[in-house]
Amino acid sequence: MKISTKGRYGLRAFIDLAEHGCDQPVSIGSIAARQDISERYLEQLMAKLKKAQLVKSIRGAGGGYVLARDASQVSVGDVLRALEGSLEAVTCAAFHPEEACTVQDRCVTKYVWQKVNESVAHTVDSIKISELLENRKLQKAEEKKTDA
Amino acid sequence: MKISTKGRYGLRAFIDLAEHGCDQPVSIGSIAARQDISERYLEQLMAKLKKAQLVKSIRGAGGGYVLARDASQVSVGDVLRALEGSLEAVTCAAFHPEEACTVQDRCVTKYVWQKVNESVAHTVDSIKISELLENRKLQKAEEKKTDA
DNA sequence: TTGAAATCCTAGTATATTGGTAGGATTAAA
DNA sequence: TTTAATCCTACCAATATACTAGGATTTCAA
Repeated sequence: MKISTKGRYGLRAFIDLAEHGCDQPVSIGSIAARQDISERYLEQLMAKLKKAQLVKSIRGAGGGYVLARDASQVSVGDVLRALEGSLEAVTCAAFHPEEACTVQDRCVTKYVWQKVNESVAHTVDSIKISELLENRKLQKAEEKKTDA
Repeated sequence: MKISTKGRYGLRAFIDLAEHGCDQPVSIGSIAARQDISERYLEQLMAKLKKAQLVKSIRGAGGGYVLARDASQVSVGDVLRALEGSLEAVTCAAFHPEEACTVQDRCVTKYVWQKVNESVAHTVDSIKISELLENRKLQKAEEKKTDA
């Protein structure tokens, strides 16, 4: 019941990209350095985000990645699903009619799994990346204040 | 982000036990047969449930397991945590002061993980085993009706 | 008192997933 | 034409999962 480094690193990277890629593309190298993630590993995560059309890439020198759409139009759920695959805690056959339930259709636990899946989905889908960027801005302002 | 067979099988077994263990202890063998779970594997799951004091065991012939408390006093969360360990999707250092966050305390994703953890916890803690038993009874009544 | 039925305990094991690393091909700016 | 970047595929060590295996122990019941 854990979210792997794919989701954790990838979400951090996506937020980093949103924060630093306002005008120019952001390279994997710079994200990896700021976020302390293996450059080679991050490459693979960015490929997933690109495949899901959440980011666009610009190849060649001076290239990098930019958001494919505004941060307000991307939810945490979009990013996590691109990286982790389905976020369903249990892929119960009851929700996927194409595969038959091996045990019993009268299995009462499917009620539980449905509730869990719904609550996770609702949570991650209701948080937009832009909301996290706002939080970040407030954090930075706070840091500046305490510095002074 | 998956619940393993520990949690899935174990919850099914626990419900089975609650359903069939009203008066006499229920053996692992009978649960395993009804639920189509490896007997030997189920042994280990029951051990976890016992360690968490959710069930009591009676050794020797005619023995088996019984609930340690009423099904209305046990939540799905109690059972799943006993089997799976923490249900936190991300064990962010920010929630566990004893271990320092390796990256940044200003990491904005902790907000996300906190929300996810809370929503899962709320969901599983609010469903009591007795509620599932009620559902099961309704199911059975329905089955009987369609048989006739 | 002896067998059978049950839990208890520890260890082993095949398979899959995770979290990377490695090597190079391709693209494009300067 | 060099350099900085993405892209693509393969490989690998460590860990976790989902069991299996072998017995020791306890208790009931004949």
